[in-house]
Amino acid sequence: MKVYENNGRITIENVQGFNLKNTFENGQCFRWRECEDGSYSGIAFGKMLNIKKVLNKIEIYPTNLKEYNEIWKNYFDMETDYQEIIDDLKGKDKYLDQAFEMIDGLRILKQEPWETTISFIISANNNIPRIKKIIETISLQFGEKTDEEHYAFPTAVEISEGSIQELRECGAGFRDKYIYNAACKICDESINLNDLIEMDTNEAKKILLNFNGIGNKVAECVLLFSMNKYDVFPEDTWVKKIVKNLYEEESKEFSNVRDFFNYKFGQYSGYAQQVLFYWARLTNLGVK
DNA sequence: GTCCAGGATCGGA
DNA sequence: TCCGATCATGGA
Repeated sequence: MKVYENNGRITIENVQGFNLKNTFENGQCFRWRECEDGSYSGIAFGKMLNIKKVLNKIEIYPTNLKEYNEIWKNYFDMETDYQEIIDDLKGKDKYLDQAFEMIDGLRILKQEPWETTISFIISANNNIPRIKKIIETISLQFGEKTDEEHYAFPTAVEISEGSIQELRECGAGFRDKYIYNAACKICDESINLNDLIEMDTNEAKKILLNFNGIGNKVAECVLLFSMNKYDVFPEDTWVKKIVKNLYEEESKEFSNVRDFFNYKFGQYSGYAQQVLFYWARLTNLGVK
């Protein structure tokens, strides 16, 4: 992998295992959009970024080498060898193997804990297009402008300076108070969610569960998508469908779904979950 | 009109 | 501990 800077643009050569569509549209993130040329634009860390793939070369702009090393290398998880993860998981399950045939190059982004927390609070009993719309509106309403047309996701302070009513007007619905309370809790108790990255899974999870509007599933999504915890297995409506339809017999002897999948997939069960989730949605449980 | 969406919370059994 | 109702909103 060779990285170089040219005219406000970073080029990374010999990138293996990075499929833009499978990475940005698998339901882990909500602020990336496909452009007409097949590249993706999104906003993270208060910056608008475009990422394009040509053969096995990745180009991102506007950025520079310093910023790449400080932010994007980690955000796109460029140091992780995904082939190693896939090799570990392959052969363990026929449905996952089937999913891998369709879904290559899916990377788990290392997103910002605060934005991820609010995003998945919003995800409760909601659908992905509307989650995206609500997050965009909240950013427009409360966030700082990053360029002519883009807005950063607001900080906890920025949201706490607003009101529940304003969040309701962003389309958040009954989750308005959860978002507002989370922002206030962060400010009042001087909590830095980035600290949870260094904790072990259960310790970090306990803290997340103290927020109103965060239950088991939302907590596990936050742990997986922003805190580098890969031993969790978020159990949403699709995962429940998967278990009910594909693993009913096999999972019977386990007391809960988590134990079953941890036993089945081991240390990378979080990655397996995300591939299965995306595959199940795309194929309607492998039917088509 | 009903049903569902990357669920969580609450009250009551 | 477990179960059902309820929570806004929009699209199918």
